[in-house]
Order: sequence, then C-alpha cells, then structure tokens
Amino acid sequence: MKNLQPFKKLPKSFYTRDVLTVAKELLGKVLIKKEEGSLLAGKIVEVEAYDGSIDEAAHTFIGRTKRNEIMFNDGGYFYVYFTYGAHFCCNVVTGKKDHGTAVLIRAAEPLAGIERMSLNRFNKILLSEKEKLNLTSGPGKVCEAFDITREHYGIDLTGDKIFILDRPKLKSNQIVISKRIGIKKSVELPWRFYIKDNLYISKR
DNA sequence: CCACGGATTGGCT
DNA sequence: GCCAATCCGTGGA
Repeated sequence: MKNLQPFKKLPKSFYTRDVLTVAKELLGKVLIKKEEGSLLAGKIVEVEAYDGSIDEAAHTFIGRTKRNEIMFNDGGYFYVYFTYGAHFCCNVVTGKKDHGTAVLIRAAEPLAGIERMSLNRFNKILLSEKEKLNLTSGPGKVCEAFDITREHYGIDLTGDKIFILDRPKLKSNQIVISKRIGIKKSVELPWRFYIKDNLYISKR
C-alpha cells in the first residue's frame, strides 16, 4: 500500500468552484472510504461533469426533486443515485448553492483495501489479471467495490467517512477530453475527462 | 395508478 | 456488437 499520509483532505473551497474546473482537477486525486478497521482508497482516473443549468443530461435539468436536491447544495457533498435497477453511481457536488452541478466518478485505480474491493465485486480475493482491471473501471463498478449505496447519499466530503485526498495537479497533456458516455441528451458536450493511457478507464 | 426509460453491466452471438 | 436484467424516479391520467 502506498503511503497516503503526506496528502491532505481536499477542503470545502476545492469543491465550491466551477464544475468543469473541479472535474479536471479531480483526476489523480484519491477517493477514500473509511470503515471500522478498513480503509478503501482509489485514484480517480475518469470523471464527467453535469450542469443542470445548460445540460439536458444532468439530473438537475428538470429542477429540484427529492432525488437530486443534494446537487443544489454548495460543493462538497456526495450525490449517490441508483440506476438501471442494479447499479449505484457516485458524484461530487460542486459550485455554489443552487447551481445544480456535480462530477460523476466514472473510474478509479485501486490503491488500498484491494482485498475488500475484490470481495465486494467478485465475492473472492484471488483475481485473474482481467478481473483486477475490472474492479473499478466504471461508475457502477466503483460503487460496488467501495460498497457505496443510497445510505451514503448526501455525505459531507469534508467529514471523516468518505473524502478525497489531495495530489499534485496533472499536466494538461496527461488529460484526455471527450464526449460523455451512455447519455442520450446533450451528447455533444466535451465534458468527460480521463487520465491518458490509464488502465482503469471505462472502455467504449 | 400506470407507463416509460435510464450518467450500467455482463453475458451471449 | 447486441440486449436483458431489474428498480425506481418521474410525469401524465
């Protein structure tokens, strides 16, 4: 396990900025989930931005509902939703209060708690090389590996249960920009960002 | 109340 | 590459 001690938790002020800025800067940062006796950690390698003010694919485009209300808070909260009758996806709320913006965490690279993640995903510890790369290479997979569910909806990311550690900002030539995946509206927006050549990005 | 479809995944052709 | 699984948020009657 890599030494995560030198890195500090991202502060509130990181999250309350513009959603596209936060999305790009989240690449390379480390998602942490702490439980009793265990710590799960994964480097964020792929994200997508959603902005309900101009983006028809955002859950907040239709206005405030019970499901999306956390996205209208100021930045620094966790938005978890359930989809396709099977999967959870997790987002980082960004911007100022009432903006309705968030960043979807689409893929991560496991750093710590890999046995726990393996059990959560495949109910076993010994994995083939293919299974290792399949641990967290998609938004539903990240949530399954980290055991992130509806109970984590609305968590404050400046708290001690789920948070993100700072890491040096990536050079722009390490970041690939593309259209978002799996949506039917506002498909042309180039709001997907991922780390060039990383093995854990969701292929497609 | 009912119908529709989704910010996905994994299995099969 | 295609498609079923499977729940629930959302909107219309």
